[in-house]
Amino acid sequence: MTTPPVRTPGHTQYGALADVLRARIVAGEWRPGAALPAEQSLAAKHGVALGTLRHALELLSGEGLIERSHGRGTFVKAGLAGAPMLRFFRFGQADEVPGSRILSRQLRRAPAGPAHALGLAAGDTAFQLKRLRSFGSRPCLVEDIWLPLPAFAALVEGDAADWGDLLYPLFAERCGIHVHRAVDSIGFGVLPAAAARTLRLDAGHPCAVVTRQAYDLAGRCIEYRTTRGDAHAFHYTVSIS
Amino acid sequence: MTTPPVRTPGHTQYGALADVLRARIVAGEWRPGAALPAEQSLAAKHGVALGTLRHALELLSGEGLIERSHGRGTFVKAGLAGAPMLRFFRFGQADEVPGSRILSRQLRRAPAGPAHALGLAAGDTAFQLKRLRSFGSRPCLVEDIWLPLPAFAALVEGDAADWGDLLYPLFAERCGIHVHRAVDSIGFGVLPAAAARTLRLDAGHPCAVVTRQAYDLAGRCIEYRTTRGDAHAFHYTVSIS
DNA sequence: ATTGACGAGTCATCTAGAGGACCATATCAT
DNA sequence: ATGATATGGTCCTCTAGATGACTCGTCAAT
Repeated sequence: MTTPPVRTPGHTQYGALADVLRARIVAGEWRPGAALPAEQSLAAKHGVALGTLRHALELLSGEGLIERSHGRGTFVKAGLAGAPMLRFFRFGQADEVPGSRILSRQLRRAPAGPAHALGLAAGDTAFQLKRLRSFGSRPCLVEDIWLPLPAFAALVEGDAADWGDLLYPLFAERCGIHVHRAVDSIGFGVLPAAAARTLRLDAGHPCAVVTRQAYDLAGRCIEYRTTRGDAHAFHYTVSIS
Repeated sequence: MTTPPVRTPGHTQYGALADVLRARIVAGEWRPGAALPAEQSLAAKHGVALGTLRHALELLSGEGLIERSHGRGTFVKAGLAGAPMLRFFRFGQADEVPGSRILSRQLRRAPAGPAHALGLAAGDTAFQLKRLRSFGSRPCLVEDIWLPLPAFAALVEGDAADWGDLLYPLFAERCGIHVHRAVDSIGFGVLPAAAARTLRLDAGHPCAVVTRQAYDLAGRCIEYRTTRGDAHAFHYTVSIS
């Protein structure tokens, strides 16, 4: 596996090495959470100095693909775990995870938005979830979630009562799908009648609309989600420099 | 200036070196936009190897304090220039800078919000600007801006007609104040009557409220700004991983 | 059962140096 | 004037190695 040292203007050795390693990670050669071989070993295998290999790993670490831990090793980053949707809303409760209830679950033709995002052809069938998130008895957010098939087939049947309050760990366990990155698009609108009833607000009440597209390690979009909540509970902070 | 190599657990040489350089930058030893001495020179002056110095500079670069440019040098980062407020609103025009008109300018006792942010005592006088931003003849955003004195005294008198459409370059030129970082806090509300008239909307119309606190290199808050615009024009995208 | 010392494996820091790539400017020939 | 070529200064890449710091499991002593 020893590569001779190549020097081409504009292309660096550590960049090329990072490309190789990234491809192996994305291909699943090391599972999310698993450890990569030691620096020394990798450097020797690729015939580069330690510093060059470290430079490549720092690149991947900056991309959020791996995590390095002093004294322990280098690990492929595990998927997103938490409930990052609460980054956008303040319902009084600080760090709690809201309860989750599945309102409906069905296979349907995906409308244009989700179909396009998920890379489906027009008219293809996808898996739709409607979900309510509440703090105690107080309903807070309604979610409209579209998932592609057959990747999520394991969730179509069976009891949804034991799914727990977080979806992403469920995706990892049941479907082997790890959410690595998500893009949230924020806007304001008004509540449709059905959502308003669920949230115990008036139809036409102003709401914040968060449209999320989630991606796996390979960059495939594996979730299209629209979340709505009372606009007055919306709050978000951005730092720019 | 040669420092002997110190090795203390938990404290690294490049970290300490970065602290020293950061302090010199914040103290204004090199002006924003100015070049730092060459790597070789800095490394020699501090008695460390080139790699150690580079590590320190990369730290500062990651903090956004300096910018490195291959073949040219290392520069103290110039302040924020553009109109980052349009990151939050879509009024049709893509990359244009909206026109700016100063609606009012006065010295007043700062209310609690701005006073606290700017580090003023209760009842202290500050400089208040009201400003309208428009695309052509279409008013889009109203801004309520609070600036501390005496730093911004140069803007209190004189004609405001030649200020141009961007405030931050003005701050740099007239007051020598460079905006290095800003934190925007986004919320939802309804338009007060005065703002509604200015924007030619109804009082009570839903609006997005962006509260900005801007900071200089030393971390002092030097602006407290509240911007309001039609909620339907609000749009923002966040990427998480 | 708890504690502490040890050691193996890992990533992190630091050194010293050679050479390449990139940028701006000055110089020179056309 | 214009364009090509040198030149000096800068950051960037890469090497090879030594040493330190951190984590965790093992094993002996309490």
